[in-house]
Amino acid sequence: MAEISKREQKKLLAKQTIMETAIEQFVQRGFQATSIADIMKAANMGLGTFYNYFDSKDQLLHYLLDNLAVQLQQRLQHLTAEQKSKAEILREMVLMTAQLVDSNKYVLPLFLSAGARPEQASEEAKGKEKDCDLEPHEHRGHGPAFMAMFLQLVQEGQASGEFRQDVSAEIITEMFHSLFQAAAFSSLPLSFEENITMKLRLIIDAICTK
Amino acid sequence: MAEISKREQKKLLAKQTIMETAIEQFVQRGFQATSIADIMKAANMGLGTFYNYFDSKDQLLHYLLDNLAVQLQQRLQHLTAEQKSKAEILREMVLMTAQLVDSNKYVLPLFLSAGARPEQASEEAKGKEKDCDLEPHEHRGHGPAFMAMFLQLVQEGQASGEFRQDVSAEIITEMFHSLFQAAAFSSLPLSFEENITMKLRLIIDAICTK
Amino acid sequence: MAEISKREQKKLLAKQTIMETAIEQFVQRGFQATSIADIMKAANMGLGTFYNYFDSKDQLLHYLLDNLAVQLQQRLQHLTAEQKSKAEILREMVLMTAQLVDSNKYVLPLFLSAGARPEQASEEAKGKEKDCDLEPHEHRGHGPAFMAMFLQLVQEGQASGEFRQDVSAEIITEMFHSLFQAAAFSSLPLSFEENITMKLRLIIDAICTK
Amino acid sequence: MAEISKREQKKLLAKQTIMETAIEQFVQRGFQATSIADIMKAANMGLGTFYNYFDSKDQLLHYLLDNLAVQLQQRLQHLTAEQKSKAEILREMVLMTAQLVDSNKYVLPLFLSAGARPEQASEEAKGKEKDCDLEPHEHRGHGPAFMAMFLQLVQEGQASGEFRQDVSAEIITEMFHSLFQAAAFSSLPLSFEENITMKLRLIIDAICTK
DNA sequence: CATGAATGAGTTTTCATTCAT
DNA sequence: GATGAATGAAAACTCATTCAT
Repeated sequence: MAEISKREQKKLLAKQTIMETAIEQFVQRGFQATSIADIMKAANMGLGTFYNYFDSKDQLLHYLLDNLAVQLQQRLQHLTAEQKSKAEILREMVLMTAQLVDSNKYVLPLFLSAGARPEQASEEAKGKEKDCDLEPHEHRGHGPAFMAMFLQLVQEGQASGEFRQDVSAEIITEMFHSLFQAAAFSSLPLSFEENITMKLRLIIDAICTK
Repeated sequence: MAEISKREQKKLLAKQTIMETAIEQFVQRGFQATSIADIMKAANMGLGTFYNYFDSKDQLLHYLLDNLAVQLQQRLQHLTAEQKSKAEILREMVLMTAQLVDSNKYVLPLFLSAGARPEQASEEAKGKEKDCDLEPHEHRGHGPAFMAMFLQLVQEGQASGEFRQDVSAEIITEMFHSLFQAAAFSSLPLSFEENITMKLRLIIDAICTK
Repeated sequence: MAEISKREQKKLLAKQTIMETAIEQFVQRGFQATSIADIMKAANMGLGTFYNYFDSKDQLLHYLLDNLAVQLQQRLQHLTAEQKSKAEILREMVLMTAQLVDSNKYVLPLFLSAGARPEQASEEAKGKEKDCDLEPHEHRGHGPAFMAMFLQLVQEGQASGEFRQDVSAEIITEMFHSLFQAAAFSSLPLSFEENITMKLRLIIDAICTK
Repeated sequence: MAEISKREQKKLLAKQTIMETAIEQFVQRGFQATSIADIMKAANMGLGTFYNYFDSKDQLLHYLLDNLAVQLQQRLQHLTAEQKSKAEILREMVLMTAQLVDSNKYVLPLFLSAGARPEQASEEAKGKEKDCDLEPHEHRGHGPAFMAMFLQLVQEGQASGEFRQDVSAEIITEMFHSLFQAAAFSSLPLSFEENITMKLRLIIDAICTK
């Protein structure tokens, strides 16, 4: 059993190494510009080894995205257990999400496109489907997964009268959504935390009934 | 002179055709997925002709971006000529910008990354420079160009007391910036205009001193 | 016009060069073992140039096969114009076909499989379709094209009483078909012509009513 | 001893399983398209296990061929023991061989090439040796092994005056050889047995001195 | 012996860019 | 200036084989 465990351990380590190295490379070079060879070279592993763990670069990306979503959801569970106002929970969730997105900038294209308008999808179907935004697999739906958590919080806040109700919960949720982009791409000399915190203040000011 | 003028005209027409066809193709297939052959075939022109007008695919992209910025700036001139509150001008500018971004979604990657944190740029220089975010030419600074207009408006609004001053103009400006992403990627069944309008209301509510 | 013609000429030459070099390489190394790089290196041309003329290695193969079929059919036309017995025409057709197959041994796999039993096809559909025998394209039907010519000759011979009628024309035709394989793979120290000639004598003896 | 015997038994079983599974896969997907992983997965065995029993994929193929030859030879022994005419024995041998070839279509490339002209072999030596026709090991000579049996029968028939002598035994033997290909690839709606039987009749008619 | 993760050479294919016409 | 054939670097992916466990 120890032997099996050791092998399994090594396998897990390898997969972990690939994932981490991939993230590093994606952040450094961007997703498109990172080749699998780049990743595996940086990881000091054989090229073919990649395919022992992932089917393709895209599958890896979505695997990473799924991981992020799971991390967020777990943190959400912790937060909701505590006794806090919705505004407070939202604030913390947004900060955490922004942190994750910030340290995984490479997910943004997918993250953003996940909710892309459908009419575009059909047009794209005519062309070649090489771009990471338009694969036929189940790429869609990561963004929504992220957003669902925020949407629920906003709706609960509206129901309890904590948030204004003359703007739909979806719109407010999308406001938060759009913050993540700012988290990743601000060019201001502020620390990322400060940056988000200030924008958050604006939005929360705007939606809290007082 | 008439002859030369005709020639010039033809040249301009060719360049214009390439640009428009390129935009169509970028919108349909995405930037990466669109090859120069795709563009020139769609434009019914010879492949090599492309290089009589543009140095590279990347240069074309940035040229298109510059065009957008110019269009915006022209419209801004019109607006500022009229007698309106800063909030009103901002509202219209944002709507226009969002429209442009919406109908040129392919620029988003560049648009967003234009303001990317500087430390990233240096790291990227080490890697290969295939990605649209990291060209070697002098393309940096489109986002800033866009943003400068908004920043000035916000600053003027703050100076006149129309906008709150406890949040930096840069932060507020970035809030607008982040709206454009939402403009392009919302999945709500609202029209694009309604969508932006509602978010705009939230932000303007939040920054207007009343 | 001269200019265009020169270009066209060069294009044709290039295509011809690729085809001939490919045949050489297929004969030398076998179809599967010949990579496109092999071909283009042997042809002293750039690798990418191949794809200016053919979509894939398979398409090339079928293009070559089609060429063979056309050559044969042309020769058949000549023969049937002359006044000869069916047996005589068959003899010459077989000899010519065998020569073609002999000097293009690489076509045999396709040539043979073209008439493969259908039930196998369905089974293969389950697996991966990498083999040249089992592509989804229109690969099937080359053999039949070849065979149709012989079948008709045999049927005409049977109708005129020149050939025995107690064996179906299809069976007799397949007998000829199977000769081509022998043409390509005999290990006897006979010249290829003698070899075929003798076998032909056997079969024709067997089918001629005398 | 019982224990060792059990081990030996298990080893044999494993080898047998691999061979049978390999045949199944070769028949289904073709030789080239079948990877060792395919075989061992289908056999529910570890990938590495393959190499405990065979040196390489090629060696396996030739091993399988050898097995076929041995099976044939054994059946020949039975037949020659009985009192039958050479024509009768040949008929049965051909039928059996054709059956084997039919249910092991994957051997055809090797089977056919086994008798390939020698000058080709030397040329091939220059190229890469990936194809199943040109292995570097000592695999040559399967076809001859098969053919030797038939050749002997034909020679005996000629010696006894049962078969015509104005055509060399080798040529006649190759005629039979070529039947096997037809056995495997006929596209007629006849049963395989009928098909072979009819062709056999033609050939035997042609070679029997009345 | 059994196992299967690791490996990397090899293959197909794409595409921005060049350059001769 | 227009053209498009030629090019080759690079990318994704495969798979026979090895070797540590």
